[in-house]
Amino acid sequence: MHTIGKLAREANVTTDTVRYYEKAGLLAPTAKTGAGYRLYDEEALRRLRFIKQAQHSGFSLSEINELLALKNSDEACCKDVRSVAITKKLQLEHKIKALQVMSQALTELIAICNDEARPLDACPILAALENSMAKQTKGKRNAQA
Amino acid sequence: MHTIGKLAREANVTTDTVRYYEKAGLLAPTAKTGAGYRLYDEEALRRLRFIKQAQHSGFSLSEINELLALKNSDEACCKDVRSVAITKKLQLEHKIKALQVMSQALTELIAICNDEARPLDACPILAALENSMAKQTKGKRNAQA
DNA sequence: ATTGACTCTAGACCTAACTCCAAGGTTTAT
DNA sequence: ATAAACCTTGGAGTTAGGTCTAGAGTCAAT
Repeated sequence: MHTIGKLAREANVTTDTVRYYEKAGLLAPTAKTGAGYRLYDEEALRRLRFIKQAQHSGFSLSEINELLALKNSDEACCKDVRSVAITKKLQLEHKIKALQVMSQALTELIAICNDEARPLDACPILAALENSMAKQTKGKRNAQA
Repeated sequence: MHTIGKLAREANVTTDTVRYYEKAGLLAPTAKTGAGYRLYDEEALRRLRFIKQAQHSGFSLSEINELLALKNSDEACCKDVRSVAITKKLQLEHKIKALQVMSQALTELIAICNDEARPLDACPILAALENSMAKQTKGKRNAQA
């Protein structure tokens, strides 16, 4: 069993963050000592790392909560888990595509612009930037948030 | 020339957001009327759309500012623009990879879990979730923020 | 038995990116 | 010429995700 400090160190976060996650309902201590010290097992550490990982991939804490909640639910069945997974995957795909368009645009620009001495007004990157990006926005004109 | 309201409508944001971007140095009005009304041209609209697009792809406003700033700088030359572009591309690639790992994990899980009636404790998704994700974290144990 | 490292709670504070509000001035339509 | 729909500034409030502080209790080592 780890104390909060050890857990935090192993997951490379602060103890404040761990307590914050607890408040947010993401990570409860496995046990408490008589003095009220939080204690965590390996499962908690894995959970904490999962949270950080998911967060790093663009999930918000409440989305992460959704995923983790399923795990703790006794009523949920495979079907529920599966449909959340599908929803999340679609969101991911969408985001990935947006990033890829952006990345591809940059790739092209970097390739074009090789003349180190060329002055700014002759830089093809800037001219191309908006055009390249604009492609993606096409057909979304009336999309509502 | 558009007034702020028209500009905002066309880009699907609020007028408050446009003014906020102005404060943040991202989007200055093209002109002002005698009464102090902001006026924007098509270029401003494209810029605003670009901001939203980039933001949607995970760039923060200050990162977007960096990109846009180059455009307005007279000292910058192609070389500078190019190196910012390369930096941004690397950041993008990194983020894309993280999302792809996540997405791939979900794909596998969705495929595995087809039994609608299976109870939760037999759901292979939950068992696999952390393992799949854990792959990505390997070798990063001591990475500092 | 006391020092130093650790933990507790409660609550204030922080940044990013808005969002809302008040109190007024302007433009347009009838 | 007056009401509706717009615009202005300034500043307060909001949400997410922490981060920091104060004041006090606990634990390990000397």
